[in-house]
Amino acid sequence: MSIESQATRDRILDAAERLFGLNGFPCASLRQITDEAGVNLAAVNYHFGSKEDLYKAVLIRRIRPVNEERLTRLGQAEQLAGDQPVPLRAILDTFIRPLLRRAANELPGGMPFLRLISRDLTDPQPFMLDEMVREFDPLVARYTRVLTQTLPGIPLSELFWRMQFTIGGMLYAAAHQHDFERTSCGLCRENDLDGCLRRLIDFCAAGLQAPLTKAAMQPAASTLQQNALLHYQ
Amino acid sequence: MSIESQATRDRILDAAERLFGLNGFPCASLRQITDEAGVNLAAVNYHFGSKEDLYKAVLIRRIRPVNEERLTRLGQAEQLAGDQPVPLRAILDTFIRPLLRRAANELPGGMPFLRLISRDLTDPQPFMLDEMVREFDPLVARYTRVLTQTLPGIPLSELFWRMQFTIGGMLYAAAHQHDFERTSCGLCRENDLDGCLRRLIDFCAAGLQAPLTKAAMQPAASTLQQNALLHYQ
DNA sequence: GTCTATATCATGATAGAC
DNA sequence: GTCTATCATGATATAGAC
Repeated sequence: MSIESQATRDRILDAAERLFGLNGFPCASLRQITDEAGVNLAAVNYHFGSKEDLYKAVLIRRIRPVNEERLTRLGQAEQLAGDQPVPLRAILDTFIRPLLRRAANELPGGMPFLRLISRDLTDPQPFMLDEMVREFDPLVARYTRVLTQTLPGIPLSELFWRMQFTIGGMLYAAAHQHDFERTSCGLCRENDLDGCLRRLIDFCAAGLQAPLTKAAMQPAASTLQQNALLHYQ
Repeated sequence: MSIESQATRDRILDAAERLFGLNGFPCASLRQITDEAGVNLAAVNYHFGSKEDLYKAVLIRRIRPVNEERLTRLGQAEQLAGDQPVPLRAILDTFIRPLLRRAANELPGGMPFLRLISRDLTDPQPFMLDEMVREFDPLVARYTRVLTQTLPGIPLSELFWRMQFTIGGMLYAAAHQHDFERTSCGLCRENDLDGCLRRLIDFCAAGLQAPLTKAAMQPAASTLQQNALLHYQ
């Protein structure tokens, strides 16, 4: 592959990352993308084959390094902990920090990538599902193991739910924190990614190790329809 | 408006709710919607004016009752608490339960509505932003007041962040719990909405009242680039 | 109010010259 | 490899008959 060819590919990938993140896969047209990249419309099909394959290439280019960094950091944390369980906040740090570093522009990606990955995880494009499972499978296995060691009192199924809350909170807050100054009526001025990381770890660490309520261990009949306020008094 | 006319409107709204939730606003075509509703393609423009106005009507029809129920329940909780602050778990219950009741088909809406609202809150359609702010403004004011009374030790700006994590976790988990049996490799079999509500309240209550770390009160310089694992030992 | 038919437009993909 | 030109498709919206 020639140097010019690679440069064209990269310009397309960058523009696609921004526009897929901004407008979503269906609304970002190849014309927008090639215009912004300064290349011809036909270049996408020449270099990537189709719009869907371009989307895959955009996502994989960023996700793979993020997940590799997560596993590296997790390995370091395990080494540092020795025979002890890895501290919960350290585990969360290895999981969240690699993503937010990209969003903070320490590494390539930035907010466009964060918006894009947040979008695809909360609302996946069907043709990406298998690829995403492939990318995330090793993570699930490793984090499950280390979390059960750190939180032996929490059943595995509860841990899974709580990790979903963690992921949801992380994606939602990180991708939308730019709007927080507006939506909080000026309350959140210090809305940098450092602050986001620290607050996420505070919040999720507490949530992950929260004591189980009685209902958690012995599920009761449906309570959704009754007014349960008295229960909390 | 005649009875037949109202029936046509409702059939369109129901089909649109399902297909907007399933495929998203841009990918759900008016042809799909009118076919599923069993009405003519032109009926949408006759009754609603445009695709965007149909989308607004679909969302408002469900959101308004949810938010009204939230405020009613919150009022009941305040009355029950008397002079005392409302218990945190009761506050969370009034906020989350009205949404999950719809998802559980106790009231009209069901999972299509939950997928739709989750979609639009995490990835808003630009033309809906103003409408959504109008619908949620009263909620923000009321919940802010009652939360500061219950958690006087947590600064308002921190509370705002933590409510964002709560909302993100709630939307992500509630909208995707149907996939959890698959994504957890069969671990999460009891994935009903009752369980979701209970687990969310466990997790978010702990996160909302988590003690503030030192960094929270006195923000430090950027730590995103340093390896912070030692910090957690 | 409801339908058919159609106007108008934007999209993804491709063929073929250079 | 890169361009222009074009095709086939599917979209929203509307005009006008009944």
